[in-house]
Amino acid sequence: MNEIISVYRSLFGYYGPQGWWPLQCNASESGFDARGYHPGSYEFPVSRAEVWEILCGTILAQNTSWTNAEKSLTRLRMNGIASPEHLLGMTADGIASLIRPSGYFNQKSGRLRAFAAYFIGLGGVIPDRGELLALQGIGPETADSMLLYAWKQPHFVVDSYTARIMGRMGILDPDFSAIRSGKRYEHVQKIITKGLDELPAGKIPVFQEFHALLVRNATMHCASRPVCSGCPLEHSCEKRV
DNA sequence: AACCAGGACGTGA
DNA sequence: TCACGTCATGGT
Repeated sequence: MNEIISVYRSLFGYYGPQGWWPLQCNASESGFDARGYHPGSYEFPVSRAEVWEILCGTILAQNTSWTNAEKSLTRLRMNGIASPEHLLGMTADGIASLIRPSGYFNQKSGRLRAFAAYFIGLGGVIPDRGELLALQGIGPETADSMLLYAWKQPHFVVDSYTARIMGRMGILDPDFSAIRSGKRYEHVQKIITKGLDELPAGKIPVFQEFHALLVRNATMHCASRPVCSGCPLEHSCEKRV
């Protein structure tokens, strides 16, 4: 058992399944968490609306707390313009006024509207990574989030939390400020993907859970100011801070 | 009152 | 390639 898998097992054993990506359009149905999580269920998204909600969420959540991204999603839904077709019918300014809570609303509104047109044009076909990266406002993390959680493709999502946790543990280069620059993102992604490859289970659920678990642990313990006491990774961590 | 949050992009060196 | 500034709201 390699180090990557060891981290995964520790986190999963401690926190359990996270139920990503949360879908608020299902939040009120039985069997779902009040905020749209569905721990232990990996069949989602099923409908086109669910796929679109995730895609929308990945853009809105960029460098923003999920609670703020959720507020924008709710406002879009409550105003009946959550679908890509409805968004296309709006002006960028009209969209911007509704997605204010998730920040960068002037950037995100235009990019979201353009992405709605792109999504409609796809006609249900799953795009490849390079195609997504060519779009305005979609970088490596957002592209991989879309592919992994909306389209169930085996792309591991690397984020600043991943780099922070692995960096402090001594598994990765602790320089996590430049994870997205150059080829470092793909480098880290490759290391983790290769590590998880030894697992017997299917890739998709593991990729989905691992990223969600890293976010969870970064929130509860491995924050910018770490709270190492009680951290499920405490015993195997070098605690480089 | 700074600091951080489920980033991406443009710019100058 | 890189380091840095910009975009912006909301919670602690």
